[in-house]
Amino acid sequence: MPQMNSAGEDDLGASDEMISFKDEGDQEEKIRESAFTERDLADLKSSLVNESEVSSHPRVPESHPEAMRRTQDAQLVYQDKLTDHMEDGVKHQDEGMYKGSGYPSYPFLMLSDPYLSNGSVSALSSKVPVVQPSHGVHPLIPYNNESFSHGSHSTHLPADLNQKQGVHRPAQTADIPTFYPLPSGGVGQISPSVGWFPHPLMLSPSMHTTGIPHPAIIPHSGNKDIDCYERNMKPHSEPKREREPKKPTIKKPLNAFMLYMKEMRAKVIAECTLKESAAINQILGRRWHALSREEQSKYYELARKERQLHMQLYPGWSARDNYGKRKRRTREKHQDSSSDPGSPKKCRARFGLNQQTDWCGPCRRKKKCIRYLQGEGRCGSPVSSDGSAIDSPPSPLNSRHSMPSSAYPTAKLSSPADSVQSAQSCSPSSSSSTVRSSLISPGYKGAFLSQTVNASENS
DNA sequence: TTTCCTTTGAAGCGA
DNA sequence: TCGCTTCAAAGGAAA
Repeated sequence: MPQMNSAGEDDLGASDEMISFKDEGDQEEKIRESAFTERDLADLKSSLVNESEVSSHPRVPESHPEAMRRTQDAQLVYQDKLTDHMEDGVKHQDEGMYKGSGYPSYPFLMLSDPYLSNGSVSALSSKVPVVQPSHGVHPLIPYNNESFSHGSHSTHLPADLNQKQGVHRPAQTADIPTFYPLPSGGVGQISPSVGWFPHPLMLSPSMHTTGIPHPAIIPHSGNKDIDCYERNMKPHSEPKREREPKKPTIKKPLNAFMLYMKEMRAKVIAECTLKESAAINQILGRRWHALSREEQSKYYELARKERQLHMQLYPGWSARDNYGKRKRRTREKHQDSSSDPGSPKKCRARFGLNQQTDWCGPCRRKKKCIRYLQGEGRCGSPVSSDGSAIDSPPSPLNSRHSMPSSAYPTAKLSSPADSVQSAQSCSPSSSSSTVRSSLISPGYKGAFLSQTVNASENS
C-alpha cells in the first residue's frame, strides 16, 4: 500500500505505515464530514423519531396528511443529504475504474443487482449470502432516487418476517424498509418500542426492494453460514418452528481490501473459473498489491467513510462485541513460540532500537520478525534485499501471521513486474502463494488450493 | 452442520 | 508502544 516514510520516500511495505485513513488528519475533510455527520445524523434521527412516533402509533392516520407529509419530507431530506454526501465522496473517484469493468459489483455502480432486476425474488429464492448479493453488492452505495419512488416492492417479504427478526417496519415507510437496532444510548429519545432505524448505508435500491437489513446487522447465531439471509428466511419455510429472536449483530465495517474483494471477486471468478474463495482471495491479495496508489486510496477512502458512518450510527459499538461469535481455533493454532524460553530473540530484542538497520524488514515495519521465525526453523526462506521474506512458507498454523503482508514481495517493493504479472494472472505468484500452500503440510488444504490455483493457471 | 481456508485492514487487549 | 488476536466477505471443501 502506498505510503511515505519519514523521508518522504515511498515505502510500500507495512500496512501500519501506509496511508492511514484512520486519523485522516485532514481537518478540512473532517470538518466537512462532521458537518454531514452531525447535522445529517441528527436529521436522520429526527426523521426517524418522527417516523417512529408515527409508526409506533397507528402510523400516521391518513386523516393527518400533514403529519404524513412531514415524515416523508424528513426521509427525503435525509436521502438527499445522504446522497449528496455519498456523491461528494465518490465524485472524485475515477469513473473509469469501474465503468469499464463490466462488473456491477462495485458499490456505487451495483445497479444490476438481482435484487433490483426482479425485486426481492432472487434474495428469497436463491442462495444469497447474508444480506448481500453474492456478487458483491455493497450497501454503501447505489443511491438511486428512483428506487425510492416505488416502495411497494418491499411487500414481497412476508409480513411476519420483520417481526420474527425483530425488525420493525412501519407500513407507511416503504421507502425506508428496514430498521436497525439503536445503539445503546445512541438515540435516547427514540422509544424502545421502535428500537430500529435505518442505516444510511442500507438505503440502497437493493435494500429498498428487499427489505433486508443492512449487512452490518444480522441476527447472529454464531455461524456465518447460518447467519445468512436464506437461513433467516427459514421461519417461512418452517413456520411451525418457534425460533428465538436472535440478537442482531452489528458487523464490522468492511476495510479497504474487503471492499476491493467484494468488487473484484466476480471478475476473478469469471476470469479464472475458480470458485474456491481461498484461491480467489489469494489472487485478489496479489492484485491488491498491484493496484496503484490512487486505486487503492479509493478503497481506503471508501472504507474510511464506512467506518465513519458506522461509528456515527453505532457509537457504542465495538469490534469486541463480535468477538467469540465465530468459533475459531486460532488461539489453539497460534502457539506463540514467544512463550518458548529457548526461542530466538526478535530483532528488536536482539539489536535494540539503536540498531534498527540490522533489523529485518518486517521488524522495521513493526511486523513479525522473520529472523525470529527462521530461528524457529519454521521458515528458512530467503529474504529479500530489505529483509522481507520472499517465499516463506507460512506456519501451517496461520500463514498470515508468519507471513505478514508487508513481507510479501509487493509489486512496489521487490519485484514489481513479477508481482504485477502474477497479480494479473489467475494465480497467486508461484514464488509465494503456490509454494507456500504446497509446503504447508502434506494433505493440508492449502495444497489443494495450490493445485486448484495451478490448474487454473495452466488452463 | 460446522469449520477451515485465504486474503488485508481495523480494532481491541494484554504486556 | 508493541505484538498478538479476532473479525469482516466469500463459497467450496473437508471434517
